Amino acid sequence: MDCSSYINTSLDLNITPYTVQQILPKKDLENNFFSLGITSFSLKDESIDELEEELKRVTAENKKLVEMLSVVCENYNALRTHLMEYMSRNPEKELSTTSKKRKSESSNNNSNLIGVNNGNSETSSTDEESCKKPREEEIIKPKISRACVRTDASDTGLIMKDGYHWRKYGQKVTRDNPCPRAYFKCSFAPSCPVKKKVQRSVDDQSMLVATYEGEHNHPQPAPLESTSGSGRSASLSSIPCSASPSSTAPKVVTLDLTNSKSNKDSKNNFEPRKDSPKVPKNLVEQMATSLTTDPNFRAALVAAISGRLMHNN
DNA sequence: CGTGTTTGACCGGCGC
DNA sequence: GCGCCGGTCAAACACG
Repeated sequence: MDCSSYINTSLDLNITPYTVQQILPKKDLENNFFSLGITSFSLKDESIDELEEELKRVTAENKKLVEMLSVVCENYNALRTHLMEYMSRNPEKELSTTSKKRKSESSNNNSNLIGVNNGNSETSSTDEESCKKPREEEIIKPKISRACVRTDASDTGLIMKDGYHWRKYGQKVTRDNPCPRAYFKCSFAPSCPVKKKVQRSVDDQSMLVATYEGEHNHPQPAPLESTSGSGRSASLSSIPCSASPSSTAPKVVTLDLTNSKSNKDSKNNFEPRKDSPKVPKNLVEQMATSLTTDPNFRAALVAAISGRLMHNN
């Protein structure tokens, strides 16, 4: 995540009646209200006050989130600087560790590590092809992506909800990590070739690292309560996240799930959209989508605009 | 009974 | 060629 190219995600909600009316004729404005899902609204003074208060609250929350994001960026940059220094000091050590990696692992490192998911794309190959024809796989590499999810430290499960339905087909303790690695296939297999590996981070046991291979060739199923029935799972579908727009560093999405209250509150209001490899533009789109599908945000926005219009009249 | 998980066995790639 | 290791299979098991 290169924060030098970090965009300002704050929302300018300080809409003046002039700008609104200049940009949009009144009829268009009303149509936009309808498109926001508001069919009618009363403009009573008390509700306006209430909604203005709500707007203030949302603005403050937005500001808070922006501050948190900037702190995360700063921490990331500091960490990255340290890593660069360390790597420049110990180049042979780095080489020796990577050379020990198996071929597939090293190819993973070279491949595009994109956001949480790949969504639907044209480069997917069938399961049979990817399994039985390794030479073709060399030509058409399955898209690899990685996602990190912070879970409760007491949570020992390896279930990571990401909107898709997975079937666990194996678990293994690997050499470099005492925590077992779980192997999942998309439940639409074999028609959908996507696989997922989930393992806890060596450094941070509360961090779940999921590696996705391939791309879903089907739309995302309806949100499920749990993929395993255990009830202890981490969800990727509707959580605030930070993404790394850097072109050099692996693009890994890190999510903090330890504070789950807000997730729960907004769970039904978000479309799970994590299939955006282009960051930050798509991140912004994702955030915008999340906001525009949030009824609370819509109400606050409509209230703010209507309130200003009333003041103007 | 259908579906999903667990877990030991097996397979194949890679390094020595 | 051998051993190590990650990935996968499949029978047994659990659960609703």
